[in-house]
Amino acid sequence: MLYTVKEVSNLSNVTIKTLHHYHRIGLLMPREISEAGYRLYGMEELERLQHILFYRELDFPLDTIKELLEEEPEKAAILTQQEKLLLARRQRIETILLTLRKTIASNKKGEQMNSQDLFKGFESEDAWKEAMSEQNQYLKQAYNVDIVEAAPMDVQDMNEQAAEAARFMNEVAQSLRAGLKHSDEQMKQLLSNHLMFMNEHGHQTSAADFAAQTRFFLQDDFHLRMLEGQQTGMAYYLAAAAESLAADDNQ
Amino acid sequence: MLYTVKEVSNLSNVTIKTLHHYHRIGLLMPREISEAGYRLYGMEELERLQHILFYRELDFPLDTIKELLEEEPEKAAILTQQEKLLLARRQRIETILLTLRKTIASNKKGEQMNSQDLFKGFESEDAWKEAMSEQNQYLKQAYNVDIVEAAPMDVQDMNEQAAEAARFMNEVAQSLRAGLKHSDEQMKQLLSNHLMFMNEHGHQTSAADFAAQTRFFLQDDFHLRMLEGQQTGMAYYLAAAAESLAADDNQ
DNA sequence: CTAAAGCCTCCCCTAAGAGGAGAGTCAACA
DNA sequence: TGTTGACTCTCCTCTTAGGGGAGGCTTTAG
Repeated sequence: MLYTVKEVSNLSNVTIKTLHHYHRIGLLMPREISEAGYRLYGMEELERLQHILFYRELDFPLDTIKELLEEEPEKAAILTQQEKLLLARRQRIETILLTLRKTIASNKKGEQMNSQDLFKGFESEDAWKEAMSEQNQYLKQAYNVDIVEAAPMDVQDMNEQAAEAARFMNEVAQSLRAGLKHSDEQMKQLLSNHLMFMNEHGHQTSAADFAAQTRFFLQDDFHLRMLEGQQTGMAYYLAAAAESLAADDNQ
Repeated sequence: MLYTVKEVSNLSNVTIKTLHHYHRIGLLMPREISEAGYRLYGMEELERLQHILFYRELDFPLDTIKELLEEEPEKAAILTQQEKLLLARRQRIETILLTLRKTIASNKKGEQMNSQDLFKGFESEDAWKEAMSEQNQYLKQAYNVDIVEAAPMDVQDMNEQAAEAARFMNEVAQSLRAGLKHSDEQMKQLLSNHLMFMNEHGHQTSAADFAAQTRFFLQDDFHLRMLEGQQTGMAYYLAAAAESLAADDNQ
């Protein structure tokens, strides 16, 4: 089944002009050109168009989109990357919304907001992305974990400690999603194992130390964002679990 | 206090070029021009800039923004309008995210999605906004509820206390998603308000009591499930926040 | 066989800045 | 006091992602 420009346009809410444009710049080539010179698109092209639109939604320039699609022919990889980016965008909106509400509130009270808070959430997104990746650098160094990759995980080329940390984080996230209580025996087991591992690898850490550390994560932007980026609420869940373990340990 | 272009730029993450541009088209005039021709901005201009940025975030063309700000000098009205629009935008992202996940899933299974579903969520936003507002008209009429506010909640048939609780929970969830720290001033404010409300309605509750109560939620299946059902991680976040408030209160 | 609807190319236009040249200004330090 | 480095100004051209529309084929439906 082949689609004409009008049909594609109706399906995708993209104008015909845009299709022309994408053709001209080589971003989306028609499957076939009819005798009369009509552009005809197939399913594959529709899929590619979808990918393009995901990126466009995130305000990527078209030539960047082209490169991205070219250098990563794996559909699955593109999609999970886009999911991450969309989540980041949602986060941005969330933050802006918060600023807006704060503005409404202080406006109502007739107060002045300070000039910094007025613009929270508007940092340019690339700066954000960079901050995100810098942060990852830092964490990779500090923790030896690359968190961006947390989801599918390239286990084999991580070293043992990094792999353990990543697996640990993953399991914590999973437990939270599964609704496991923070004080559940299984969680305690999980934390204990992690502690044991750390102790065996040159990081002397008691349950109390670990609890303190996780409490610190709640205050620290880098760590908080990293944990919450993997799973919303995870930082708090982890802190609660660690505290519960430390309390047990104590008596 | 007056700010130079550089200072405004740093505060707001807007380039100097953009400030020049906004000056030229009369969207944001400097409060004052120095002898040497330097642009100087005051607090009022910063606020106006904030409003502009909210609209810009929503991809409004600059001349439209100008008109909007001109014809509605009431700050409060502008802000609540913008809140609605941002909520709509969040919804759009949510929908696109859903489409994306669906694509990932069917991709994994090696299935083809139908060509319609491929593009759900990409309808042009104005059409979207219109649809949204029509729908709202309808709902407002039929149900006497303005649905754009707070997704779940039939406010009118809840009593006051239930409504307060629901709103409170909603805001907590929102803050968690926004990455607000559990010990942030805003969170404390939120909890304090909630406590005040409870105290005014016959539930004597101190900050410490509340902390204990939220800690109990973590152990109790019913409450845990209810909270986690609304937003993963929320129970733990709330407990951390309550504890932080109680600690504050104590000293 | 004719009209309406669809398609093509080609050309010019626009919005929201970015980049950079050339020149004046400000603060701080020697 | 002079100088240097960071800021600022205006003016000009350039870019991106299309939109509008003219002029001219093609396809479909009656």
